Amino acid sequence: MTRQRAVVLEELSSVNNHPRADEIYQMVRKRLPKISFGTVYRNLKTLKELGLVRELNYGKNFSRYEANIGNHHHFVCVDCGKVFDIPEVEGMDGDCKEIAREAGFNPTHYRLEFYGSCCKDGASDGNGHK
Amino acid sequence: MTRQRAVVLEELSSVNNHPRADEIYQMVRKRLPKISFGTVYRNLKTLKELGLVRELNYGKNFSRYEANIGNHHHFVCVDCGKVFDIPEVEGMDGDCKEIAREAGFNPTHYRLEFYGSCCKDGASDGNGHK
DNA sequence: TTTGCTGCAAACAATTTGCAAACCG
DNA sequence: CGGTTTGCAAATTGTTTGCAGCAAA
Repeated sequence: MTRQRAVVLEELSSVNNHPRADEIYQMVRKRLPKISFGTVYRNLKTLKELGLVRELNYGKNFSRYEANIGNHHHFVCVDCGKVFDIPEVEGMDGDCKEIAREAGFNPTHYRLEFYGSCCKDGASDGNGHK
Repeated sequence: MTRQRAVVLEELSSVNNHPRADEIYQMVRKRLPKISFGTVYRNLKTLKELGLVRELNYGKNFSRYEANIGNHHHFVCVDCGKVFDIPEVEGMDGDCKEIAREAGFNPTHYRLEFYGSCCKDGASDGNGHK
């Protein structure tokens, strides 16, 4: 765990959104001005393999990252692209995996993602998730 | 609906896997040898907007495509990258969306994806999903 | 004729990689 | 020292785009 790697993890852990690699790079650069893009990418990959960071992908040509703190789902705004956490419901894990098992698969994990708008009136509940 | 667009859709509809753009390009080229990559991408995008094709993305730096035939889930093999369909369970749609609504979101749709291995012994059910 | 679509090639954006120097144990 | 990681820049990959010619309404 080098200084660079630690700072990448610290910065990613300190935010509650789901930044892209270049946003992480900008955050980390405030503390380590000489860090390079390659190092950020390499460390995100390493941290991912260590299970400390999760990579998210939603059809765009870039990934988002989050520091992995337990199971939860995501709501993706199809208008602004923002990603929000949704707490995992008790028993969901087993229920979902059962669906896969019935189809003959034995999953190690699953992802549940919701799509909709958090921006437009009528498309959202207006709870102000902006 | 041009000839090229029709062939892209036909070829994609004719397979039960989830090919990448370059694989679709190869398939289409057997029937339209002069078609270009750009045209394939443009038509995939158009067909997607028409709701006839769905784009899938699983953390890799490329997309997979499927001809959209009703709701279903996916099982992604973390070893070989293959994607398999899993039929949607009755009532799952409402149950899942309810989770999001309780968190204050109003989703239009959702995605349920499973991850595991279809290749390795012990990690799979051995049903031969290769 | 007007509008949209094609093939081609160049452009792009996100990510990965090769390498020599720096670092760590 | 020996192996790992870094910064840098160049390379790679998947995808998009500009443009002139074509096709179809």
